Amino acid sequence: MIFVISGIVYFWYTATKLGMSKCEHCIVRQFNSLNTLTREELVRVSACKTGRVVKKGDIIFREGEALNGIYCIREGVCKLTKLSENGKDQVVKLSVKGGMMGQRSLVSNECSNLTAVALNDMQICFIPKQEILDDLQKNVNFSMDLLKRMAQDLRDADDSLVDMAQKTVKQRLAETLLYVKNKFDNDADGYLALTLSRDDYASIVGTATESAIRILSQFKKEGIISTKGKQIKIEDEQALKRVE
Amino acid sequence: MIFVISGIVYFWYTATKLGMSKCEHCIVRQFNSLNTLTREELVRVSACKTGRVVKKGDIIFREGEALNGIYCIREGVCKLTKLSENGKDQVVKLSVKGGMMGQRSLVSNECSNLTAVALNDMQICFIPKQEILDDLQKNVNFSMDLLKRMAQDLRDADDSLVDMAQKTVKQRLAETLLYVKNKFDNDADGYLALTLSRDDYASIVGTATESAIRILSQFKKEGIISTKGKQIKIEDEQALKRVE
DNA sequence: TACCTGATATGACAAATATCATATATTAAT
DNA sequence: ATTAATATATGATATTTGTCATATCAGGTA
Repeated sequence: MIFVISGIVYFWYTATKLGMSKCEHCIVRQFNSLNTLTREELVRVSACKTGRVVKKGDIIFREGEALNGIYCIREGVCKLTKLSENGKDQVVKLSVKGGMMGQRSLVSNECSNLTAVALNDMQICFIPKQEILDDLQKNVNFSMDLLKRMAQDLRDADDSLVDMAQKTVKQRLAETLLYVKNKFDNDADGYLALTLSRDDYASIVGTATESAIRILSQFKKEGIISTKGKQIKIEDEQALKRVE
Repeated sequence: MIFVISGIVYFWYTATKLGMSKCEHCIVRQFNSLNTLTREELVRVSACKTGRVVKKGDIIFREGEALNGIYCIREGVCKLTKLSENGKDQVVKLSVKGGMMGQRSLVSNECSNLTAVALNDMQICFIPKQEILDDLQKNVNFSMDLLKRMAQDLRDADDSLVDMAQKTVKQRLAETLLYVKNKFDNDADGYLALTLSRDDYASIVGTATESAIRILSQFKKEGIISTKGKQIKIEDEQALKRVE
């Protein structure tokens, strides 16, 4: 008898982990376009979506792959990268809890131009394209919200481009540290709550791993940051903002 | 009597130049989202739009300025730039005949994040926001088309970012020359049909003017291009593609 | 524990790029 | 046509960044 109960509990636990709980009750949707769906639309979407647990380092989808739907991030963080001709990956964006991925493939019907890799353990939901495309056509709120978010993404992309073109590696790295601080905050010990490898930092900034390490070392010497293994603590935020 | 006719002819000429000819009869709309409007919508839009002649070097709108509508380019080319903190302008995009500007401000209701400067003499039309916003809500084809184009712009932005982060100035300049060749073709003498200043090239590539000039000189020495004043002729396209 | 592997760290050097100075060519204005 | 203003060109040099080599460290595993 005890086993049966255990079995049920385990099933419920797995189901929850796999994102099979209902969209209507999921709080993360308030951060994305799904929030514009009506209750009926949401129930229908919920019925056809699938959940998935992704471990740190796992690839969610690859550049060039056909995405037959969109992903909604329930928990965790991932990086969206693009392979350059020189063989190095460039991080284009970080996607976090509440974020969606694959909207572009949804509207343009093309393969993904980016690869998504989990930076920590994640829970994501997948909504098949045919289910959501219909809503896009019929629910003006939904399409308008998507338009707004894409417009914002384009602004962000412009900003990134200008930074990449006009700022030094040191400035970009300082900005990245501030970005991580603002977006993910500190943990209980004051270290950045999102821990990235030096290699990830280099790939975000668009530089060689050694260069990123060197500059972090310099920041450390100057007392701007301190480190404990991979972890980084910002000691002097103002100094980071002043980096030239 | 002859003067009256002359007056009429002049009026017609001016009206045409100022873009007061009707959208329904304008061929450039087939290159942009306006093509998805119904005949009635188009007639209404046509009635409220205003035309404008812009001279080379003129500013169409500035970063931070409120755009109370969208622009449709009837003729000519302009650059969309963003001012970096270091005081240099970075070209984010070139917009050409048939292109539209200000869609982002349309959907997000924010000020422009870019400045538009004419690279040659232009004719542009301006459609007030309130007129077109309504169509965006009601015509699914229109909003879907806009979504598709924004998705494509985002892809392009990703590509630009990776190039900026991972390629050398020489590679980016070579790519820019190829881009201009493909997008604007050559003139009768074989020179690039779009003539840009060395400063513009530098601002597209994201480098110092001197560096752009130096690399163009090097290309010239190597026989990859030839020049006549500002004008550039690509002599060896394959070599440009091979630049490392 | 000892070992192995991958990440972090640093030095030495080479290559790429920016900056400053100055010269020359081109264009615009008078 | 002459001059002034601007754009193009090039040298000299400093700074930034990448590459390769090597050392050290941390976490996982037998």
